[in-house]
Amino acid sequence: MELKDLKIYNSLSGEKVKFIPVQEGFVGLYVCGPTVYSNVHLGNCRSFISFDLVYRYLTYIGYKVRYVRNITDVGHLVDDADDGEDKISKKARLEQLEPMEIVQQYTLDFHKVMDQFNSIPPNIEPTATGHIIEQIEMILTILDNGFAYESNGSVYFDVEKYNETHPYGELSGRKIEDLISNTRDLDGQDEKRAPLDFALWKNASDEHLMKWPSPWGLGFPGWHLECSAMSTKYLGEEFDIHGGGMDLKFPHHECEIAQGTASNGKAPVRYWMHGNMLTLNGKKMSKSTGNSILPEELFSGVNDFMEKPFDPMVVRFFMMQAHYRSTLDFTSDALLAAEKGYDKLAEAIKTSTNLKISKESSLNIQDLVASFYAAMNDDFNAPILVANLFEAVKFINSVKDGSQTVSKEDLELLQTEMNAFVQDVLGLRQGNPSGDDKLSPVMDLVLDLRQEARENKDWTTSDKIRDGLATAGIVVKDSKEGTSWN
RNA sequence: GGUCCUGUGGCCGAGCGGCUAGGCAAAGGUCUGCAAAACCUUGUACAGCGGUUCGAAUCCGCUCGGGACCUCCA
Repeated sequence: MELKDLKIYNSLSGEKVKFIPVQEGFVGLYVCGPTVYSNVHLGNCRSFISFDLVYRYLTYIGYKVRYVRNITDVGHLVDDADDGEDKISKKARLEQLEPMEIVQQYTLDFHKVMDQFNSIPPNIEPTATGHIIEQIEMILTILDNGFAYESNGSVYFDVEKYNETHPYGELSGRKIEDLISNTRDLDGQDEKRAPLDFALWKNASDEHLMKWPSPWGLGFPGWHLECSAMSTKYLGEEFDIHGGGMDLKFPHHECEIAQGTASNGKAPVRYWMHGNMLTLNGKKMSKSTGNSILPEELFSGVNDFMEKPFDPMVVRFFMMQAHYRSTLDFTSDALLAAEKGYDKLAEAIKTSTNLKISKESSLNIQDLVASFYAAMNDDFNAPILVANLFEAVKFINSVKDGSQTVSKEDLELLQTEMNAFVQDVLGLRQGNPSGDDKLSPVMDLVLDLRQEARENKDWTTSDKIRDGLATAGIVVKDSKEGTSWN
């Protein structure tokens, strides 16, 4: 498949455009990672899973991808009224823990959840605290270039100065005049020359736990700087794709563009990609209103929203049925529907390994397979891919029923590509239900006994076995070729 | 208040000027000891009201919902 066919919606231009990497055959991908001061919630996960899909597809079509996703462990300000105490140190004091203990705890939780979702770890997962020196160096460069100023041990980015030569607000479609007129009066703004200016380095108060020495005294890096410093370090001054949630567009990503441009002289990112939000029962997820659910709660079924527990792969499949730029609503009914669809897909993949071969195919398999690529090449349109995969499901089942035929070569092609798109691209880990080596022989025996009963028309016994297995969660299906179970 | 996105059949969700995805649910049928599964058939949806057009779910305006950002946030 031709790599050049891929189109990506670039948030910067607001258009779907052909993807052309800086260096042919290679892709630099940076995604804003989590702030590890609490458990990742489902909305965070959707965003990371969206970019996992991007990473997987780019890799699948042959790009060598360097995927960088940071861990924000410095913490951000809780609000402007609490004199610079950051989120992580606040929680630490509450729980009587070292800040880095909090970081460790929630980083582990994050990794565990992403693993449950079968999300591939990034190639580099840098931490903000591990790149204080790089951040300080970047601040020095921005100061040298005249786009920042020091004030009482803090350093601020001079937005208006920057705007004289570069369009601040180009990503989020904002005009600097509007921003100025909309800025609220906040505490602690007196150090800044203008309310729009943002911190590159903040002077730390005595109570502040996480702080580092710098040319401006003890302090900590500003909210937006880590991504600029780390993406530059690992992907270069100009790289291909930067991803994140919609809510990061302004000010976070806008500031990244400004910082990168102010220090390197050119815009840091070619393609900006933004994933959309998640809603729960039609309303936005919010911890404060209680309209929120943790991945573990979804998997365990211990929550107030869902009728039953859902497998992480079902949740992932559900997410894949919506485009990453659309909002997605989580409801019990929707998950239930996704679960059935997912089972049907998985079942058909198993069926495909045991089909009767014919001389010719009654369907153009190459076209079908091409439709998988076409869907993904169109700005990673996973829902279309899923729809096309279900066309294949229908075909496979029809071949099984004898109403369609498939040739050896076509079946091999279809199997290879379906497996690749389901497992490698969509990241849907196919479990092996019959892979339990101890259970398989037992099931063979039990089904053998049931078959004997059926042959003797002893329906009482055969149904007893079937119902009993159903209670244990094993579904028995009879067909002409024999009895299967899962 | 400002900036922007969005509203699709019972449910979830693609499409985004003509050729009317897909999944789930529903109804009828085939198969089957019964069931399950599978297959076949059926259902003409695009918030409301105007407008542009030969033609609109798709473009424009207004109204009414939902959401994002403007402050840490995926």
